Amino acid sequence: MSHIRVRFAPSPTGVLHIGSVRTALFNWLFARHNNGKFLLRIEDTDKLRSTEENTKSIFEILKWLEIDWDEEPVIQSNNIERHKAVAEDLVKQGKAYYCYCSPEELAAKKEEALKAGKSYKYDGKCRGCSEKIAGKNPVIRLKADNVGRTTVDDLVQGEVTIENSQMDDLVLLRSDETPTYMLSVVVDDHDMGVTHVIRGDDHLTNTFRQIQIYRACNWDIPRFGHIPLIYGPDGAKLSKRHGAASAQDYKMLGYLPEAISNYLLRLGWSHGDDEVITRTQAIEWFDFDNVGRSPSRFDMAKLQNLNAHYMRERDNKSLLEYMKPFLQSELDAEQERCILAGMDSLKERAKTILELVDAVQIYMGAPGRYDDTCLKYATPQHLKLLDEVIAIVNSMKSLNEQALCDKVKELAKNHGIKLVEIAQAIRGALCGKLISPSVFEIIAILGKERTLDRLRAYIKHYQN
RNA sequence: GUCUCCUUCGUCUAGGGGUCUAGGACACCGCCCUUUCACGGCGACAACACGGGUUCAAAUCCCGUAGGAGACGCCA
Repeated sequence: MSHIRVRFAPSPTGVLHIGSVRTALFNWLFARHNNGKFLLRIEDTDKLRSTEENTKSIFEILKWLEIDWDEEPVIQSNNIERHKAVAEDLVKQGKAYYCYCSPEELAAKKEEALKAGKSYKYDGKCRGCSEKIAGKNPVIRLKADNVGRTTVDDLVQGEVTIENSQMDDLVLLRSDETPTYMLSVVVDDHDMGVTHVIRGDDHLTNTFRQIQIYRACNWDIPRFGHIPLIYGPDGAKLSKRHGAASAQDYKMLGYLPEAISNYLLRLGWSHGDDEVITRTQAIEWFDFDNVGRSPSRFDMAKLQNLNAHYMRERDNKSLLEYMKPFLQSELDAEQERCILAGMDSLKERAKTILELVDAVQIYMGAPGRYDDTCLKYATPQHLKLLDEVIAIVNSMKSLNEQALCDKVKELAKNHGIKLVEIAQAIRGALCGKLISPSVFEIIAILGKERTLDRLRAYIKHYQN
């Protein structure tokens, strides 16, 4: 058993961004690959924006993606007292201090620095305050070590070094005695025994601040891995504006979880020329050597292609179950039978579940309206041909797809026209549009009665 | 502004000094298959950001330049 422990630590202030999902996936794969533990921590210390629903939806979406976690999820807000105690202990040890500077005072200093074209840093005015003054509400700041330099050997980025003079005395505990994010993360990661902190690139510079806290506490510093962010097709941060940014969005758009994981995995990670990768392979192959350092753009077309692949790979029954929540009404037994019978050819025409739902309508009932394109195949000649098709269908004892096809081909030959002329007219009648699987397959599935009804309705509609 | 990171086809990427006239996938275009649309098959187009080094040899190593991103909160 390996001692590796990683964690995914979302804050429930919204739904899970697709970038966070990838972070979760990489953590999970790393844990599973190394036989380590994948832990979950809900960072709900921002009480104003955190909600119960968001927490629930995070659990749900992870389960949906089959990213399972070990041990009970840690709820960060339960640890606030502990965080506070750590901060106060650091003051006692002289590694942190009470700061009585007011926010207004600080803002003024900052503005001044900015005006002078300098970068702002807290000036350490209160560094000497180790006593609490009654009636005042100070913050606790860390006495940052600002000599020398700090190097992090990042799992993804390699060695990253900064001058410690860049560091300023960050706030550990707010004036209302709640811990800041920096403090909470470090304490919780330490308490949870996290050995590898794998998170988004945006935390890379925070890492140096956090290392200062680890050092002040005399705790082991974990390894860090910062994976690049995901951008939209235009290179800007991926957001709702690009159509969809959260895992929920993609779920609702009809993407399969296995397609999303596969896509996300390949975004920023590679294994030679492999594109379609199973979970088992992913666990076997995943490592940080092959995680890219550059940010990548989200490409919907590629996701779609992968989704189409996984849809074709799913068996028809599971696909049917999967699409049920997307349907506007419950299916009766006959509709189910038809869809299942036609699924093989329907699913290879759809890239998403939403498209499949649309394609499946031909088995839900007669067309409610005819697409304008049908007009081309609704001339008096076409309608006459359909009369003959009706005769053919009527004459057959059982509607066998191949036999039907042969007979209609013969009909076309007798009239000296191409099959497409008749097939498209039939398609228009049966489906209300000119795109569908083989019309003979559809007839065979629908059966005589419904086929004749639809053919007659079409003729009647266009006779006027 | 300061600090940090990034830069191979439109996109995701392979590539770790010679096997690179730079490989794959998606997208796009063309052809074949074909009752439509897809699937499938075949093919075409298409990239090492720029400038200097190092070396017999550089997409690969070093240094600059340009462009992009992130961080600089009593948010997480």
